This record gives sequence, structure tokens and C-alpha cells, in this order.
Amino acid sequence: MPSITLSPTKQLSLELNATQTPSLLERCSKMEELKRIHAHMFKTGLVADTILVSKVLTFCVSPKYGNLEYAQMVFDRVNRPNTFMYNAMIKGYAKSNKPEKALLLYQHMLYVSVPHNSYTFPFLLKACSSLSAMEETKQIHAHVIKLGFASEVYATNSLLHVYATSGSINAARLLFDQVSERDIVSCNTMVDGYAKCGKMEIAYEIFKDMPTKNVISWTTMISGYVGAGMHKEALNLFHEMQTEGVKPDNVALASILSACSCLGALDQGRWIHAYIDKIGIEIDPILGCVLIDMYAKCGDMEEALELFKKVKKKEVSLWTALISGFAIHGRGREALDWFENMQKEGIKPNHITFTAILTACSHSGLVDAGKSLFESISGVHKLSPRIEHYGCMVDLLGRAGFLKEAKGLIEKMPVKPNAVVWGALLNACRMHRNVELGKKIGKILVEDDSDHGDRYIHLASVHAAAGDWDQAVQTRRQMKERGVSKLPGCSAISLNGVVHEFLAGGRSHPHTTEIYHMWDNIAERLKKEGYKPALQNLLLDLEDEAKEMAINQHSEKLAIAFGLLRTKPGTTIRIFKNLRICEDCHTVTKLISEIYDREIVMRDRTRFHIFRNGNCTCGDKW
DNA sequence: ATACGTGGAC
Repeated sequence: MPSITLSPTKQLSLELNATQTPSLLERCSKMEELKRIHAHMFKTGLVADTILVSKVLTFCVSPKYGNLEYAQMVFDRVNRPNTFMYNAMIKGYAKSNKPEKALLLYQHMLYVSVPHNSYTFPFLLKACSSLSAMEETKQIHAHVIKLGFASEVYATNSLLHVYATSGSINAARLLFDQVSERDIVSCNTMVDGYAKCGKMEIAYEIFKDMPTKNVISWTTMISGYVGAGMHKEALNLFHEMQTEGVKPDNVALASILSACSCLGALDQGRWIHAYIDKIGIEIDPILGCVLIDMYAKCGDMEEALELFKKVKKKEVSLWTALISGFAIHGRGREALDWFENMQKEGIKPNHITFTAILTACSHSGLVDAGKSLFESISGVHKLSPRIEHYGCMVDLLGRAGFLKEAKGLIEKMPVKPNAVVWGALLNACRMHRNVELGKKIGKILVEDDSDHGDRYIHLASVHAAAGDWDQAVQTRRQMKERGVSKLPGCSAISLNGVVHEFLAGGRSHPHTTEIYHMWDNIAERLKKEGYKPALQNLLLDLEDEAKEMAINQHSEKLAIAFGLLRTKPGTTIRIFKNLRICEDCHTVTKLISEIYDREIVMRDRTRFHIFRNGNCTCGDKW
């Protein structure tokens, strides 16, 4: 074993004996320290001690401070590894980036007839879960039954987890209904499984009927709602959780903060931040990240920055959250500054950081900076650019008007472009009125991503913009025939801690009549200012009057009307929309900001727009 | 004589 250095150290200069070594191994916290102890075990002959070697392995396979290669080396030197040692190695590989090695070790274990115990299967199934290896899971399931571990709640829960989160929720259900040893973890696993495949009713059914719930049960259900885009339900459940007296932990708080980010619920988010400080919960890297993200996505970059400065241990995710905040605010220069600061602190950007910084360049028109950063991904940082980076570059070039160059990049990229990449180019065509190219790309998109309603809408509006009404109508018809629906537009406005949501053309708000009446007044004033609605992008099978009706009922307009009604003159109105703002709404909002002398902050799917005195911070390119 | 299953982010 050439790589083990027998360096003499002060700590180990005294002779170790068999009773001291175990406690040393247990207190060991660094790999170098472990290696020294291990070296000493060689010297003293303790290296033949099964228990001590097991302890060495246990340390080496722990993902945080361990070293799997070293573990493998130790393992290879053991004459006949026992069950514990095999288990340790399987555990290590299950959590590593080579989970397939866990399965190979298991195979080997069977081959040399080393017996299983109740710990073997959870580790092994963890590997199956990372690999989504369904065939192997089924085989292991058979082993679990054959070897008599079917009544072990750990083994069955591990099986449930693989089935439930690898696309076999029905298999999970079969097992769940069949086993007698169900506990809170089994239920949590099922709730998570159903939530992750979008079956929220069933998830809630199981959650509701659980005899006892722990903080994980609540968090699973809450983050299930967040994942399904049901943010209000998530917030409501969080309140219910508190009523039940369940104390949220870091994970629960991260989950609920992410719902606040999506809703733009700044008041709620602030409250939770204050709660964290009050209870004295430690802001771990993920919680720090979601807090910064929450402030950024709720429009308060200054607070995001302040929090960033306060967090002691600044991991790359924190920097990334900050940079991505500046990106969506169109503050590209600051994003670049912080990107530099980050590297001065010795923090290496990862692929998410690059997505953030390239987005920042894109939204601020920093074409050259973006180009050289893109080059640096592989050149300087030795990472390989991912498809999302290509997407950012197409967006950056397209937005800036370099449509040919953007198209050229797509043609020479090493991976097959996806709908996001084409979508970025199509958006650039819309922005720069390149109808010919737009039509081509729209067609590619509809074929490529035919389940996605927005693609048809895009293509139809490109045709319409070119005056090609037949084609436009036909595209819409095709969408209808294929049974594809469009995600409905939804805008939210948060007033006094209450989030009000509006759907396009919706009438479900308790003050609907008043709101539509207010919109009529606004429309009247807009007309006096000479505004004419841009109708070409609209529903094509409608008469002009009906189109005007439809465009007047876009969710952001309803939210603005409500905001103007319920806030004092001069206060900023903050709107959050789930889709990209449409051109007509953008034009109208600029006018409203001038006529009503209001600052209107609108976050759409991709960025913030701040409307002031008839202008918008996005510079009309979004 | 040691370990195991469930929830969070950019």
C-alpha cells in the first residue's frame, strides 16, 4: 500500500494499545488523522483487528470527511471481509457518484456467500434509488422476501422509497397496502411519492389519515404543494402545522420560504426570517440560500444583500443566489462585481453560478462579458458547458439582436438543442420582429415539444404578426385537436400579508365587480391618452371586440386594478405573474405608471420590471 | 460488537 505514509506525529508518538485505538478512531474528524492512526495500526499489528478495521472503514465511507478510494484500498486488503465491511462499502458507494459499484459489491457478496443482515438492504436500495434501477430493485425485493427480511420495516421502507420516487408509485402502493409493519416513515414516503408525481389529492389523503405526524410529514406535504405550484396551499398548511404546535425546522422553513419566493409574499417571508432569528435557528447554507432568494424574488435586493453579508459561512450557493438575484433585477454590473468578489474569496463557481451570471449579462445587454464568461467555463474553470448555458447564450445573443449568431450557436452546439434553447431564439424573433425565422423555429418547437401549449401560442402569434391568419388559426386548431392546454396566466398581489390571486378573465375574487369596474375606468383613461390595444397576438378565432375583452382581462391587468383600488396614492404596487408579461400589458403598465403616477413593480416568469413615469427598467427587451 | 429508512436551495 504505497499511498499510506507512515509519518511520525507528535500525537501518536506514545505507544498505542488496543484499548486506546478504538476511542481515537471514534473521535477522529479528519482523513489525515485517520491515516496516521491507520499507519500506526500497521506498526503495532492492530491492523488485523476486525473491529478496528471496521471502524476505519466506517469513517472512510462517510461522505463528508471520508475518502472512498482509501476505504476501497483498506477493504481490498482484508482477507475475508465480513457482512459489516461489505455493508460499509455498499453504503459508501450508494452515496457516492458511483452507485453502480454498490450493486457490484452486492453481487460479489452473494458470490462469496457472505450473509446479509438487516442493514444490507437499506444501503443497497439507496444505490438503486440514485440509479433509478428498477430491474435491480425488483430483484432485490425478491431477495428481501426470500431471505426473510420482508417484515423488517427498514427494508420495506427502503423499497417503498425506491418505488415511490423512481416512477413506480403503483408498485409502492401495492407494497404499502400489503405490509403490516407500516410506520410514520412509510407514510411520509408515500406522501412524498404521490406528491412528486403530481397526485396531490392522494398525497393529501394519506397525509390526512396518518395517526401521528412528525415535522417531516408536514414538510413533505408542504414541499409537495410547493413542487406542484400550489403555493397558497403550502402556506395554509404551514399555518395549520403551527396551530398543531409542530415546530418547524430548517427544512420546513426552507420549503415554506420557497413558496413565499414564488408567490412574492414578502411580508410572510420577512415574518419567517424574524421567526428564525427569534428562535435562534442556525442559518445553514440552504436556508441562507433560500432567504436570499426569497428577498431577491420578492423584489428586495437590499435586504438580500444585507443577509448575504451577515451569513458567516458563505458557500457557493449563497453567492449564486445573490448573483441570480441581481440577474432578475437587470442589475448586471453588480452581478459581475459579486461574481468577481466571489472568486477573490477563493470560491469556485459551479454550473448554476454560470447560469446565473450569464442570465445577468443577458438581461443587461452585456454581450461581450457574457461571451467571455461562456468561454471561461471550459477554458478557465475546466467545466463543460451544459445545455442551460447554451440556452443563456442564445438568449443573450438573441436579445441583443444577433439572431444569426444565436442560430449559429445552436447549430454548432454539441448536444441536441431542447425547447428552452429554441424558445430563447423564438423570443428573440418576437422581440426583433424577425417573422421568417420565427416561423421556422415555431414549427420546430411545436413538433419538438408538442405537449406544451405555449409553443403553439408562440407559433400562432408569429403567424398572426406576419398577417398570416389562416396559418395562425390552423395552429390554434392543431393545439385544440391534440388536446393540449396552455398554463393559465395568474397574477398575485400581496396586500397586508394576504395574497390575492387573479386568473385571466377570472371572476372568483370576492370583489370582482368592483375590480372590473375599476378596469373600465382605467381603460377609458388609457383611450383618452391615445392608446390602442395590440390585438394581433390574441385569440384568433374571436372578433375584434371579443379580443379587446380578452386582452382586458389578462391577469396582470386585474391585479393592477385591484392594487390601484386598495392602496394609497403614491404607494408602489407589486405584482407577481407566473408567465411572461405580454406586450400589450407591458405597454399598458408603462402608461398607467405615468397616468396614475405610481411605481409598479412586476415580476414575471423571467425577471423584474419596474415601471416608473412611463418607462420600464427592462428597456422593453424581455 | 460497530451502522439502517422519510422532508429543503441557487
